[in-house]
Amino acid sequence: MASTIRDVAREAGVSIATVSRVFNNSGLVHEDTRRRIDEVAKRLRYIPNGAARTLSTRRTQTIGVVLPDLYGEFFSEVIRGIDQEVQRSGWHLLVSSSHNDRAEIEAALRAMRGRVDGLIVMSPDLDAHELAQNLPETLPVVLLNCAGDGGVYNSINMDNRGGAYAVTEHLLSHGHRRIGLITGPMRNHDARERLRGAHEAFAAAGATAAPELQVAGDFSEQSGHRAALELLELEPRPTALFAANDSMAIGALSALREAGVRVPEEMAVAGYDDIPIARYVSPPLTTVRVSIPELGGQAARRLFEAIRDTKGERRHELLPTELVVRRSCGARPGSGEAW
Amino acid sequence: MASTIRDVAREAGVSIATVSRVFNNSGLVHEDTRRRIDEVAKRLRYIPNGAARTLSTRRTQTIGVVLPDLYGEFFSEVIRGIDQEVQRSGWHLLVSSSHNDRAEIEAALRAMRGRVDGLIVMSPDLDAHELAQNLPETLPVVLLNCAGDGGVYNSINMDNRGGAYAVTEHLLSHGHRRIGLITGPMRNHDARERLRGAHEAFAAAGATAAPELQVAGDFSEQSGHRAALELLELEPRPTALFAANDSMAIGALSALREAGVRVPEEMAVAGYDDIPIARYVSPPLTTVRVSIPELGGQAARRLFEAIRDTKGERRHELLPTELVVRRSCGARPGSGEAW
DNA sequence: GAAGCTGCTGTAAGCGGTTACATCCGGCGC
DNA sequence: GCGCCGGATGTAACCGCTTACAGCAGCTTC
Repeated sequence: MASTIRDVAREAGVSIATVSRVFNNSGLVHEDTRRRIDEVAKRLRYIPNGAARTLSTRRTQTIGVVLPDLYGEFFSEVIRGIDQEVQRSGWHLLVSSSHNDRAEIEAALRAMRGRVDGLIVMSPDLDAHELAQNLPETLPVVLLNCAGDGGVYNSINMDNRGGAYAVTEHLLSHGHRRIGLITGPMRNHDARERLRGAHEAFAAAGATAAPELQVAGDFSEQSGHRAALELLELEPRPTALFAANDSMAIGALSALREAGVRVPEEMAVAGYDDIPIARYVSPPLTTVRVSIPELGGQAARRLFEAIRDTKGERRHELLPTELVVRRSCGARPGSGEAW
Repeated sequence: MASTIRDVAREAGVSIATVSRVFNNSGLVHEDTRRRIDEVAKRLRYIPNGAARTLSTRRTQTIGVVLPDLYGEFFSEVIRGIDQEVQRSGWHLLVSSSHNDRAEIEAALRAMRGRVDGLIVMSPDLDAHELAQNLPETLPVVLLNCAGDGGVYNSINMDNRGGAYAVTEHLLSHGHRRIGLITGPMRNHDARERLRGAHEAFAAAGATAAPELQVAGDFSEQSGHRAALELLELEPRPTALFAANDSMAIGALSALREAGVRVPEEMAVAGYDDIPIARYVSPPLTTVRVSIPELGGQAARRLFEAIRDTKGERRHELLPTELVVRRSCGARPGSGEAW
């Protein structure tokens, strides 16, 4: 059995209150006493018990993250961003992920009770009401990239529409009209928003997106590869492809290469996400930069604010994106990036 | 204030013990009583407090992960692997990452006390002794990818040497002798082991690795790009490049492309990790497959075993790797993978 | 009809801390 | 010499739950 505060107190010949004071730098303790306690504590390898501390202070120094089962890098990157912010404050991160349905999400939410001081939730399936059902009403919450930006909670979203709008507008402004759209899975909120952004750009240019030029993928390289082959069959062929993420765009690039279609001369290609590899494929990929860790980081910062000031008003933020023009779309880049 | 077990008990006209029994499916409770309590609990939105539960049962249903500040995908992927396994058991994950030095790691370890039932630790800087200093001695621990496989703890490592050996042997067996080695940073354990594996393959083939053919990178695409340019300056040029990870290999590929060096005809290239993109670059990259999520998953499974059976003996496991031959190294692949 | 079950429920003692409040004590002002 | 003050420390009541044990009713069983 690990030693407790009582062991230390007994051994040092003081009361547990004094030991507690030493470990919390609170109140006044004589320097000699403090030293003696420190020494005994080290000798007994005393480490305060987190659960006990939490129980009596009602503070955990922990924030919880509840995520669905996410595709690939996203999970990882967002966690990384959150973690970095959390670490900066010396707090901890309780993660609950890979939830496939509402029941699981609900269970995860409930399990957070008494373990966290605030919560970051990403739940495409659950609406604000159901959330409230499963949470202590006073718990600060930030919704991350959720479909309905449920008014009562803080929320942070990526500007999916804005990014997709920018790419599409760019392609349209370079004369492309037959643009193949390789979308993500339609049950996915980001995928829908990106598609919407593309359509809006068409509308703004007084053009329309031909339905047969729209093919659904699942965000994997493989699905991008397949979608590109499918689009190449069309007559007349599209002159550009816009994939809803870089992985699919890269899959498409490999399909085009195999089919002997030159990029960008015969086919412009653009992706979305600006994953690290995007600038190293051939040709380097035009895409939309969106910092997923930053999304997580911002959520964490917002949550800390909300924890500090429980009464503060709820906010809804949109994380801006940036169009990154590289060679794959055939246009000269605006900025000075190596071409 | 959220409601407690007492509120439920009072409202349902029973004692707290009975409420507790209902929430733990333990002991015998009359069906009518159970229903009444369930109903009151739902009405009051009662959710058991985790800290209190932990304090009295000494069980947390949580495993802790302590990681250093990791480069790129690794962090994320390993967490993902762990999380999936943890989720399967309905447990939780307490993550503490981004630790840059020993003091931070130590603090993180201590903070886990009373919050977790077991720990996965990745600490290149800390040896087994220092670990023991900062942990309750009875806490089950699994060391992940740590330099010294410190005998007293369970450990899981990737077979870095084996993988690097296989790649190098493969290149050597195809006649390459001047093989440029783009290594990772030498303070990194994986980087050192991979380099060692390469050297061993040279030795086994009765050859030696020329020192001027060895250039250090930092695992980033950019450093691979730079290293490749450096190696191209040499006279005579190497005929093959082996980068210690895929990111650097891809950086190297882009450098070779820019320099007009054909791959694999003029220069064979191989990487390490088999990141998803590796098969979609041009030409597809020969590499070593190592499943990082699997590394995490295995660590989690091992930890669960150790938690179940505290007395069980410590084990040291090595995660096998697999050579994946694609076009970039010029050899025909052994397996049927599309070429 | 007493003793012994069986099934259900309550009492209370922890779990390991924090903290409001009480206590003790030496020094100080008057 | 006495009351007061303030620093150092101790006492004990929580925090919200689990669980060993006790208690109590209603039935058997002989």
